Amino acid sequence: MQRKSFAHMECPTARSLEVVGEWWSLLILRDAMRGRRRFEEFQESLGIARNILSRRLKRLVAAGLLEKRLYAERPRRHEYRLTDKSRDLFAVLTALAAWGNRWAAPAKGPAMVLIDRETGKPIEPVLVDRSSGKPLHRGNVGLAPGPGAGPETRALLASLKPH
Amino acid sequence: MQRKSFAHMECPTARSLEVVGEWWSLLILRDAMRGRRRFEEFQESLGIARNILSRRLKRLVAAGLLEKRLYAERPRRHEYRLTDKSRDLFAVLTALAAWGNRWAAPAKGPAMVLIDRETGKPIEPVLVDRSSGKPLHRGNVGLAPGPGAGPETRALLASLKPH
DNA sequence: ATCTGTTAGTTGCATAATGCAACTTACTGC
DNA sequence: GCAGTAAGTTGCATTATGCAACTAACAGAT
Repeated sequence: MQRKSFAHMECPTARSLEVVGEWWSLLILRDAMRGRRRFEEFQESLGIARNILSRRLKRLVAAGLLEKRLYAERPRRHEYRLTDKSRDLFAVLTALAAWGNRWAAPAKGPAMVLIDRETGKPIEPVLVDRSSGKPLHRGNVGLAPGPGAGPETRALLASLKPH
Repeated sequence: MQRKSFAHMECPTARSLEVVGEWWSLLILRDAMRGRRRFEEFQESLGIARNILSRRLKRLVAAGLLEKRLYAERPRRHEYRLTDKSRDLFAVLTALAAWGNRWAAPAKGPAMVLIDRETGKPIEPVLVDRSSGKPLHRGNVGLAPGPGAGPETRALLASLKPH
């Protein structure tokens, strides 16, 4: 049987994971964020099997997360570049890295730390609301039905009790 | 062959994905964030196969992301609760949901929108540095070797040119 | 005491998904 | 003509995932 798809779900988290939730996909995008572009670069850097890399790149291109472009005519050479859509995943990847450093670092401590490029000082990413600047946490963020909410989603959201 | 593990990698993103990057894992945690606790609740809500749910819950418990506890002696009933470690994934899940609404929403628009619980108004999550409040983006965030950096990581970080 | 229902799984079997290594194609440079 | 590089593809083996049916342990009704 095929792996179950999340595409039909209305939840935005599920819909995101449908595209970037496969094994390797986010790591490929992380590599792309670090400036990697070519097939062989990704392959060496990740140690991913070539056929899987090939498949993932195709999916990511199809999903609009990478753009495949020819950068040399003879010999034909391709590269994969970030799009606005994938660049916008920066917050997700950074939050994930920060979490990893807090909770999944090796015994000796984190191998890489996030720093401010200008000051060189370590940074601590926090999620806030853009307009109010309020830090977001489980207690103050809620979910409401949006324009595309079906009856099922409405029922779900209505049933969610505050924790 | 076994699926390749990310556990030996030093990159914090890879180490995070090792724990939460499997198919379904983040959705289970999202459900837990919404207050779900019991096996049957997760199963119904997600439509996940029961054997897979069983395996995922075990892994998440082993990784310290869920705590299994007995909440009724006769009949014996268990529940799975968030831990500090998994509660701290809130920023990741919220950033992912926000991204999904921006880039992967259904044609009619997002089915669920994030709101401020107190004001009821929609929120727009942004990642900032805690102390400076500066918004973080690809241009101003860098990586530096941390205390646990091996020679390979040092070499990698040294080779990263600014984009 | 038996029947029905609930909760939390486990087991068996079929079909994807992943990994590895070797092969291919299209070039360049020596 | 031969080695080398970039970007894949193919074949085959092993996992992972999905589905449905089954189990265990109990509760409440008949």
